[in-house]
Amino acid sequence: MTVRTRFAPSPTGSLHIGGARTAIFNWLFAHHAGGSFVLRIEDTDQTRSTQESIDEILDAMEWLGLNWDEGPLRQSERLPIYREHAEKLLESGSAYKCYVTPEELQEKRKEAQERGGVFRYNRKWAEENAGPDKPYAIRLLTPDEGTIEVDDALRGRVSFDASEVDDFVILKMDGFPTYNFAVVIDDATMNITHIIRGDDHLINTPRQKLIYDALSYDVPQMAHVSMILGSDQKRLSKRHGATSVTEYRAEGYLPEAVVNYLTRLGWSYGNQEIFTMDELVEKFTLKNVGKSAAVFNPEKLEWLNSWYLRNKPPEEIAGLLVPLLKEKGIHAEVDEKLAKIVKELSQRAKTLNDIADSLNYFYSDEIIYDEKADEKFLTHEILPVLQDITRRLTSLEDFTMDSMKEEFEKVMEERELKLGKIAQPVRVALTGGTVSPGIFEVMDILGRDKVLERLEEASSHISAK
RNA sequence: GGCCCCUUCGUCUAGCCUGGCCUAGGACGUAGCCCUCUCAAGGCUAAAACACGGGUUCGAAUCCCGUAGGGGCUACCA
Repeated sequence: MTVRTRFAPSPTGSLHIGGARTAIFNWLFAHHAGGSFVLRIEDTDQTRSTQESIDEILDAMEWLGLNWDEGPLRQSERLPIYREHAEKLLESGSAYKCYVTPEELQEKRKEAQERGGVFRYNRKWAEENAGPDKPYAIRLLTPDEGTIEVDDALRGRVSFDASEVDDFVILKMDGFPTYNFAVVIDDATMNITHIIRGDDHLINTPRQKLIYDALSYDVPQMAHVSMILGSDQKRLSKRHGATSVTEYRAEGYLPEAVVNYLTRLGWSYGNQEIFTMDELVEKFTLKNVGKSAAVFNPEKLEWLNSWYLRNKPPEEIAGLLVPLLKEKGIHAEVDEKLAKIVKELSQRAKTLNDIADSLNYFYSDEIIYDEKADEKFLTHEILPVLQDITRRLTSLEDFTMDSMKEEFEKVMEERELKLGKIAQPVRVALTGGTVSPGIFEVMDILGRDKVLERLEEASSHISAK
């Protein structure tokens, strides 16, 4: 039997970090086994599902590299299938029509709570409101006693008391299936073999098991992965910061970093931290997935992102950067210059945005001196040194890093100055600030004309002080 | 409240199944030092954990039982 996994988000928002990890696990598991990965949209909640959410989720999946082999299937387009199965259960006596309205149930639930008791649906109410044209929901007839056992790949056998499960609705009055019903029908008819999903669904499995049994379908292998928590150990939510894949993309994270981080959150492979997608596919097994909840740690994601930035070919990063720069009004293209810039700046950045934010001086015609830097380094004391350097560079035949270095060394020797003394003022003159790649690299990228122009500008700026 | 799940450094985790190799390993973060033209990167070092209490055993992070804490669910939401 070939492995088939699925990811089944409900389109009520963007792709959440937790959902993304579930998707990644399912994707990896399927690919590891040479099986297929199915995408299904659970849009049976008519009031909360939106097309925008669907688009955003699909977009985020593609960005992460999680391609699907089938789908996206939509539950809202499969209504007849659910109805058909519900009818079948009605015929076999495993389910029955219930005429109690949601409002009445709400009422009874409230009463029970006020009395301090536990609300439990009573089968006898089912027929009470019956009438020829009355709308009805369909409920599953569930056992009153015994235990319902579920085998989980991560947690072993989990058993529930049948008395905890009352006759629940499988088909709503509006003709839509409830979550538990739709999930089972879909997973069964799509021949899903392994269900990897969040811990929050563990409690649903006894209900689902009952449906599988009533329909004589095999129960897939379940694996309930723990949730991702925020720094306060509470379920990760907006107040913990960015929680959607889309936000991380906008902040300049690389998909490989996000995938790597999310996979390592709850899964491990010895002491290894960095994995390529191929390695992940090769090494991912459920056996190495942990059982306890994991706190989302933005610093570690940031570190991983910076690692990928440092190790990815500069040309590729340059390609990702161009659109970002365009938004900032910098019209760069993927050329030798940008590749050189990226090579230097990616060593010092945490995100793509960091790079985009710190290369202005390579493209602008005018540089603005940082006030403090100006005050500290562009001094009358250094003026002769700057002029000396300008003179030497002007007469330099080939403007290479080596030859520039030679000239700097001569100045250092003659004036008995350390490189630091000279490099900082030059850096301020060329970039406007005190932080940049190595000074020779900067000069090399800027090119002869700009370097000389800016050095002269700095000199006259000092003289005018 | 009831039911279910979980519990190793601040965080992600290795080790747990198949007790001794654990003086509990790695990574992020933090601190210090080195390197150094700034900032990074890199190198070295440090502080930092078996939730608690009972068993079982020659021996327990590892097995058993309790307790505590955390999380989840408790819908005609998914």
